[in-house]
Amino acid sequence: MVVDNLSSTFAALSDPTRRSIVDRLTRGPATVNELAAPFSISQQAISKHLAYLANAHLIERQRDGRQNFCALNPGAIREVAEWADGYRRFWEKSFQRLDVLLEEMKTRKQRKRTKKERHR
Amino acid sequence: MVVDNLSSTFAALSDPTRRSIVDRLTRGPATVNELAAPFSISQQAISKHLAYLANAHLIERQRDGRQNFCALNPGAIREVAEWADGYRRFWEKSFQRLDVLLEEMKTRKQRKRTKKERHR
DNA sequence: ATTATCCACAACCATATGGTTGTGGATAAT
DNA sequence: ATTATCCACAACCATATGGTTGTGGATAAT
Repeated sequence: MVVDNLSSTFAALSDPTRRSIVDRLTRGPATVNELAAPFSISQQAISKHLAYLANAHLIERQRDGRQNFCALNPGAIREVAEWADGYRRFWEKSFQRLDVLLEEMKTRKQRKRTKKERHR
Repeated sequence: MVVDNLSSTFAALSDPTRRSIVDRLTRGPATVNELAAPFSISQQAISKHLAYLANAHLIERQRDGRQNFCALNPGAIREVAEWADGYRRFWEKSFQRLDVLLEEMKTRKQRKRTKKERHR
């Protein structure tokens, strides 16, 4: 089990079934059975997925009798958004940046070639 | 190996070593050795991490002689940002939404209790 | 020509993941 | 009181992950 906060969040989101569940929960809370209904896998498998989501704090659970309600915790997704947004400047205004970088690589190579003082 | 695009991206980002490498690459491209230097794990382990990152299109590689340069592909992170941003309205303007949802759950339970026509 | 360096491939290991079936405790319905 | 339903726990399995050591092909340095 991953302990790091962001790591467990990303891990939880790396499965399409779990992302689908997250998406379903944007339409309001649901019981385990309701969440399992659209899928062809077993209820137990869904319970496992929910455990991962809860572990990453992507959902909150509230038991009531036999039923176990799940609700989205958007705060966890917000953290993902904020992490990704930290890289915004790298995709903005330079869609061709990759080419630029490759050029930079070649420049570096040439620098290395002309540099004869390899005295480290 | 995961095939789904977003799934492999999230999986690649679920490891702190790989996120650290991604972060390093914001300061420009680097060789495998340079990327491996800050870590205490083996060069081979880093090569594996780089393979996952490349597989998820988070980095691009450019071989030159013995060296293998890696450069960040911000487009992949942008996709993550866009995915997360789709949930923006769920965390904006209602930090107490979770409480609201739990209330909603209880309401639903009561509705169920008063509903006597269980004729499905 | 010889030696050193960069890097990935292979084989291996322990643990995690994503699924299964079997089961049973609580609770709700009859 | 009996039966049905909701859900999770356990044990199991195949595969993926994150690491290791051993190695060797290319290339660069001497």
